[in-house]
Amino acid sequence: MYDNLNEKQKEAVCHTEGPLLILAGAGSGKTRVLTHRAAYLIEEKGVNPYHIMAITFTNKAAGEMRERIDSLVDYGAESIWVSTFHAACARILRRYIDRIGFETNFTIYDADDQKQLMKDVCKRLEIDTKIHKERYFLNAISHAKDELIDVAAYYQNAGADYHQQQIARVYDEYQKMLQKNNALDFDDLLMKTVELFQKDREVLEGYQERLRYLMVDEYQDTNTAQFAFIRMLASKYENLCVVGDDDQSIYKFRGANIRNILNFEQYFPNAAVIKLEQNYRSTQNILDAANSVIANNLGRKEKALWTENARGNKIFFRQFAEAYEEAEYVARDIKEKVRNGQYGYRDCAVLYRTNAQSRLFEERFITSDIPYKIVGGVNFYARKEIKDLLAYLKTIDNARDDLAVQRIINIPKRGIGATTIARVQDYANMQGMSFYNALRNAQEIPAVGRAAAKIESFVTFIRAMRTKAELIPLSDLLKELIEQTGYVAALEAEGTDEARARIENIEELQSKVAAYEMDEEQPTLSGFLEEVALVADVDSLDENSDYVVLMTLHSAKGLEFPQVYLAGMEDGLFPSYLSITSDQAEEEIEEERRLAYVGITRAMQNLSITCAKQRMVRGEAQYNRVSRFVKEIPPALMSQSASEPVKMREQKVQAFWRAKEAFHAKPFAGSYQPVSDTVFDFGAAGGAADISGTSGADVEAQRGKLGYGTGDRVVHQKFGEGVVTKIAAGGRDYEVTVQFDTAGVRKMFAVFAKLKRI
DNA sequence: TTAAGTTAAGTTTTT
DNA sequence: CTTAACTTAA
Repeated sequence: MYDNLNEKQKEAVCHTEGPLLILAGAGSGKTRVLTHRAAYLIEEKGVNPYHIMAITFTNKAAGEMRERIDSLVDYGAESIWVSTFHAACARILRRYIDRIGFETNFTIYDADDQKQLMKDVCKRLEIDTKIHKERYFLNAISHAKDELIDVAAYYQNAGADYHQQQIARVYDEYQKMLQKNNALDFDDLLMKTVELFQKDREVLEGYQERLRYLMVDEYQDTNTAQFAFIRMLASKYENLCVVGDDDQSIYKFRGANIRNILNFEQYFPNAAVIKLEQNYRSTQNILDAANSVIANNLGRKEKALWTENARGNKIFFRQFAEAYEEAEYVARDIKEKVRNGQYGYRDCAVLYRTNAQSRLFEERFITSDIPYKIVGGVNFYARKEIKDLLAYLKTIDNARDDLAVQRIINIPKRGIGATTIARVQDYANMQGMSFYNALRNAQEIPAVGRAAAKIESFVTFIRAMRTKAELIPLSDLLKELIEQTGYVAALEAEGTDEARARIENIEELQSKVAAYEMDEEQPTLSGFLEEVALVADVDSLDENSDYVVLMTLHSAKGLEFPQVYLAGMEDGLFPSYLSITSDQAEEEIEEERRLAYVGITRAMQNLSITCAKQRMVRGEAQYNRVSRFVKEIPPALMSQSASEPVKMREQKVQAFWRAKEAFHAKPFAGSYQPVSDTVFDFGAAGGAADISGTSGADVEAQRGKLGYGTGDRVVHQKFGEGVVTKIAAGGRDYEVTVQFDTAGVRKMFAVFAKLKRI
């Protein structure tokens, strides 16, 4: 089993005791080393797999590692703890966070939630967000957390600097709000775990005792907090094996501390260092290109990547006149390679610097009938419909999450508007209670008045769902939720392409819930929400399906493809304009260069580098030169060809839209109501009556107030005569639906409609 | 109270 | 070019 490892790899596998730094160049088989090392520990050293932990960067990498260990080891692989930093911390905190002032059913806030909360914070502190946006403060806070700087330390560091003090105050308030909502943001997961370890020796020692053998993948991208986490865990047994490549460090902007790898031997003076320099992935040409690019960076750990692989094809390079021609070329090239059987779609990847670049390729791939998958961009779980449903689940799970409650209190429309919410919030602040608890006392809030009844039915609904959550499986709960709120029904009624896409997403969510229930021995609502909060888009990549993958260079790290297209290699795009013009341009360009290195080394057999003289950025034409990184590749390694003549653009654009329409216009199951001027009315569908319906007594009250009721014939001064089909209470007014003789079905508010019974 | 309509602002990269 | 934030009509 260990015979197909080279000498260095073997050495790394067998070095099991004490700190070990493996400097693993791109494609040098580091995953193979890690998996074999785990197998070796279990099979040869008799280590209980329960004592082994492997930390990876993405869930996908974690899954892959577990699978590969599983195929090497007879049994026990499933007891190894393979996880990402964030997932590991979340799991630890779920057990012990009550020791540092949170409840164990805390929710995890994503970027959207953070921004929402920060908006609140700024309002409270009367900070003008026109000067500094929410993101500005969030970035400052995030960086502080990466460096384990807490609020007190931030105040201290600020000294007399007014601006820093202001950030400290924002940080302070932000943390208080999080605590009040029993919520953590991504960075808190790390920081709170470290805090827990510091404050509670018992917990730390428990984990130290359990996790005697630690392995960390992609070590070059760890930040200070992550390093503190590992160091604390490892400090007892010191069996810490880290694998990394300083040349592939590309997350400085996220706090990655390159010193963690450069100074590893100083932190652990008895550390062994092993270099893996033989590359098994790429052709000689590709490797030479990568090496000559990265050679332009200073301050690297010295290493020379080599391969026994054949020289291979030259690297293709071409500059196009316009960005759409670049996309067209890539599409055509992929088609051709697939047609002559050279590659499948799954063998091809298009890599670019920014997510915005994906659009042109997407358009082109649709017209060319190329199956593709875009990784990144808007996260599945960040979509409105998904967030809405998740907010319901969160509300059911953790009523202290004010953000979640406020998100869905008026979805579907319950006539609880901004004004009412603000009044309840005021009351909650005054009483020092959570928003949801204030809702439960709605009758006692004088300012709320009539809306109290609606709030009450909302609370009753949540309470009922909460009871059900204990009794029925998660998938049934979600189904119930969708039916009771009429969420999908309302989308069906909309009948637009967009609504159909949303329904598909909801179905996708339902299958994710089902999959979670299948995988997990003890599925819980909290568990599902946590899993959902911590998935990255790359995690969903599936090697078994045949599609071209499009993604940013950052997402591509750790992956490999036979055919790689590096697109948009232009100065100003890659390296980015921001890095070129930065105060620390040299440093930032070095990071971009490492990114280029990552990109080049993803390619196994063929690499195509493309760029365009002109492209549209934010609706404006931008003219870029060929990227400096391309010029760092020796010309002898490249083949160039002249640009193709410019073709008629108009035709192509039109063809794209036709194709896109055809692509999305699938038949749609469900009732389609051609209702014009539709008010988004969930009440019309499903069992929503118990939350927004009208009782029999109300009907009489309506008839009295309005002078007409359902079934009556009425006249409208513009629409003429018609029959009232429905009257729904909404806000302080009634929403009346009328089937007009000539003007079709209309919905309108009674005060404006001025209908008269005839 | 809602939704359509208008205007302003903004883009690296992500667990 | 898209998305969020505001205005206004019903």
